[in-house]
Amino acid sequence: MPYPKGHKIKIRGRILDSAAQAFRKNGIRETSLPTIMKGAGLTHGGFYSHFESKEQLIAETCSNIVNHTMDTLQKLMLEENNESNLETLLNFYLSPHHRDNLEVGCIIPTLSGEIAQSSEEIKDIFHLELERFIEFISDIAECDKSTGGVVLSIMIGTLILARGIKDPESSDNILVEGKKYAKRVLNC
Amino acid sequence: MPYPKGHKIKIRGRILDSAAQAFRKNGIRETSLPTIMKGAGLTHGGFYSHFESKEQLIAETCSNIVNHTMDTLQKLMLEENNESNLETLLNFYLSPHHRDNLEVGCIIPTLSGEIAQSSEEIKDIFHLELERFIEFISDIAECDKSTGGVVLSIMIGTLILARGIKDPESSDNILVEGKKYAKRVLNC
DNA sequence: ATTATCTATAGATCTATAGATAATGC
DNA sequence: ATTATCTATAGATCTATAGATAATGC
Repeated sequence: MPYPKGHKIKIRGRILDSAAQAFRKNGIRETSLPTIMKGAGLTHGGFYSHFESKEQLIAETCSNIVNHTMDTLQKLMLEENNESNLETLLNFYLSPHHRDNLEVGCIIPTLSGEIAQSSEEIKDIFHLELERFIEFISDIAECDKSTGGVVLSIMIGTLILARGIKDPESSDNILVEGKKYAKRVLNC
Repeated sequence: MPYPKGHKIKIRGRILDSAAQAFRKNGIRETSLPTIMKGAGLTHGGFYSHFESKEQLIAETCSNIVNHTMDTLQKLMLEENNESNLETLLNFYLSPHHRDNLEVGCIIPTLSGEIAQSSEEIKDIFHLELERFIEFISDIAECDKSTGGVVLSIMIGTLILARGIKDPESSDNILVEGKKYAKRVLNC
């Protein structure tokens, strides 16, 4: 067996990570395969030995990003601190850091628009991930899925608005207000 | 003077309208100039006698869409009915019709992601339009801009979520819940 | 006669592929 | 010896431009 065991799967992961960053920063269609492969330290010719098409890469990347966001939140909630899980969730999602770093953040505010204009296959995958995310939030907030949806709506809308407002003080204030009303929805 | 007076400015408007629809439906970068010109009943060669570049068209189109959304709302509010202006706003924005027709709806849920990945010029224009829209809402809801921002956040997030959920009943429910909580923010 | 639109095309870039080359374990 | 990556390129499509053609008011 040439090349170390697991070499290929490791490279595949690097391509997925590169795509995940580039998609969120510059958009899915704007990001070319050569750019993605360069981000993984490769040339573009080898792409098709890892993926069938750009479409397949997009589908996998979308799921990965949602998983990664939920993993990050899980880890934060396991850390020793005096916050409730809900506060940890809101403090992470509606933080200046999340607002200012598109490339490592939640997929919904950055790519939902582009996904809504994509193929049915991609939309179906996004739909499932969205439902998983609502359930995840409902668990954390100890509420029904309907209320969890309202909380997520506030999270998404607040982040988009904060990203669109340039004045740092106003933008920070939007994040704080969003947090306040998300808690109010849950009566806490 | 060849061609009727005002002919060119009328054609220019048709190009802008065609772009506005295509951008919201398929994305800004995904929409080519030939497609836009075809939508206006023209061939692509004439584009540059109306606009300096695609960038300039994008900038103008973004402003136009926000203006058009506010015009539509103004007209709806002037109509004879028994709703408050706030109810008219929310009933329009969080309606199944708005959810299902990207190409004629608000620019924020459809294009804010792509705009955040665009040039500084486009981002600056979007920023100004966003502030105008917040002021517009604050006037309607008779609240301060900070609270108006929260209402807009809920509107944006709710629409995005409703568009991502395929089951019609669940999606409708998200719209209803969003409306309810937007009103609760304003204590009415 | 004058202006707007159309045809044709240059140069760049994209996805996808084919075949050559490089990198490893046996 | 075998597998992964690289080089090179085909075919399509994009923005932008140049020059020919069509459409109107005088």
